[in-house]
Amino acid sequence: MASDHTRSAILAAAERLYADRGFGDVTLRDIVAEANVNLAAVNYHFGSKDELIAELFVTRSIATNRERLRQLKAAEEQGGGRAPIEVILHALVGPPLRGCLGPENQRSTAARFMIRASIESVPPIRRIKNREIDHLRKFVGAMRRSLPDRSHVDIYWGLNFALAMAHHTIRESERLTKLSEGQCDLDDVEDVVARVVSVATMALTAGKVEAKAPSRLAAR
Amino acid sequence: MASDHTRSAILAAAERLYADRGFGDVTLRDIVAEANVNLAAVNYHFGSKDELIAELFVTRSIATNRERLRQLKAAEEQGGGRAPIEVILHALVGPPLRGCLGPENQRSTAARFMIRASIESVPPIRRIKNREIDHLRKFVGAMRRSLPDRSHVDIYWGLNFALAMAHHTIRESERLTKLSEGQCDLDDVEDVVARVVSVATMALTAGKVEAKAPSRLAAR
DNA sequence: GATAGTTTCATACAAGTGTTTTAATTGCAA
DNA sequence: TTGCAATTAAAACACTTGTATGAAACTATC
Repeated sequence: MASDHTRSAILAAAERLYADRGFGDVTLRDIVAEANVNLAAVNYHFGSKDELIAELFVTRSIATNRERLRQLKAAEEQGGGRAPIEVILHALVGPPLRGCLGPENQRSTAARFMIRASIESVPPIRRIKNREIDHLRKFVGAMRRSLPDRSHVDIYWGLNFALAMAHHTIRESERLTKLSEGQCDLDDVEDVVARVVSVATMALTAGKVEAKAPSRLAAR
Repeated sequence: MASDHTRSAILAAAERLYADRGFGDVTLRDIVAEANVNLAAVNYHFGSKDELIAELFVTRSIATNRERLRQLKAAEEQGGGRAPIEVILHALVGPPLRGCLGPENQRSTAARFMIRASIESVPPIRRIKNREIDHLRKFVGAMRRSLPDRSHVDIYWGLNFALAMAHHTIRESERLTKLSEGQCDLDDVEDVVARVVSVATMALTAGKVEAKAPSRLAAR
């Protein structure tokens, strides 16, 4: 039992520092200074620096995934076991986008931390992301039920592209803002979500991709 | 003048090691051992470790961008100053995809290096990527000429999504293969390119996105 | 073949890292 | 209070890192 106070002080300080300065240049000494605890406390409570980072990331990513599944389940129940593809995609990309974007000055520490995590990709986090496949399979299942005529391969590609657009937009939001000179409003999260869902839906429902027929545009 | 041999031996060794083991756990000592040169040679020839990494990345990324622009220019000239959007997108995403994907066992060191660079994102490389905006503006220009009726914002989003799909597919190719249990053939690069171009084209040409009309799917 | 400029080498440096150790302290139960 | 476990604390440990130094070896020019 005991205080537990030290433990959460470390978590909070670490999240804040990582969010602000990235994983690259935040040391354990920075963290314990910010948290006003002793250096050894990190290893005592978490075992190692990597496990501390992992715990931070897991906590946030579990929250996102839980919300995703909640929305997915609700949608499928409402549709009698089969949800519209837009709604499925919405459940897939909405939570992470909502968790990371939005007006910069009102972004939570957690949000900024997750943005960092998606930009920098440090080993303990990569390891966790690799275990996310089971979670994605649930969406594959729902998408198959929603689009029974679509080939499995097309489904996988559609899922891949949906995640691509969401994650890339999070990770490169700054660049898109700069490129568009502020014309793309990344603070309007629901608009971003709608755009991603709309394109991903098209990708999944448009007339069959010209299969493997070697595109006449091919290279050269 | 002089030999120049040491310099290129370092470049080659570094590229190989970074490609194989990532930036995280390759030290200068690993590199000089692999290259059979003295430790001090790196600082002598490149100034610092970061500048070595930067030179590696710049070399490869200039090659990609040059090829992109070559294709873009050719397409616009052929079309009298206005190229079809598919061809523009093809010039945008084709070179990086071709440079990174393809049968794993015949991937060049350069290709594997670029994959690493897109996965790990180390400071010197991030700095270079941030200067890529001018390059992208050339594509924005071509896209505007190709789709004069499309709003600038839609163009930016289309470009963003095209890059998103290409880069994410490179970066997460392993995961997609695993998720699809090998059914998505990432070795067939031209098929991948065609898929990305096809979806990006739809994103840019489909009936106007329901603007900012708050989607009825909006979360809650 | 001496000389000036370049390149290589062995080695030292200085700083920073996560982790361990060992002892002191605290908090709680008997 | 006493005893015992959980927690905190200070310090040192053990390494690794990139970089700097200064002498040696080489190379080409005159």
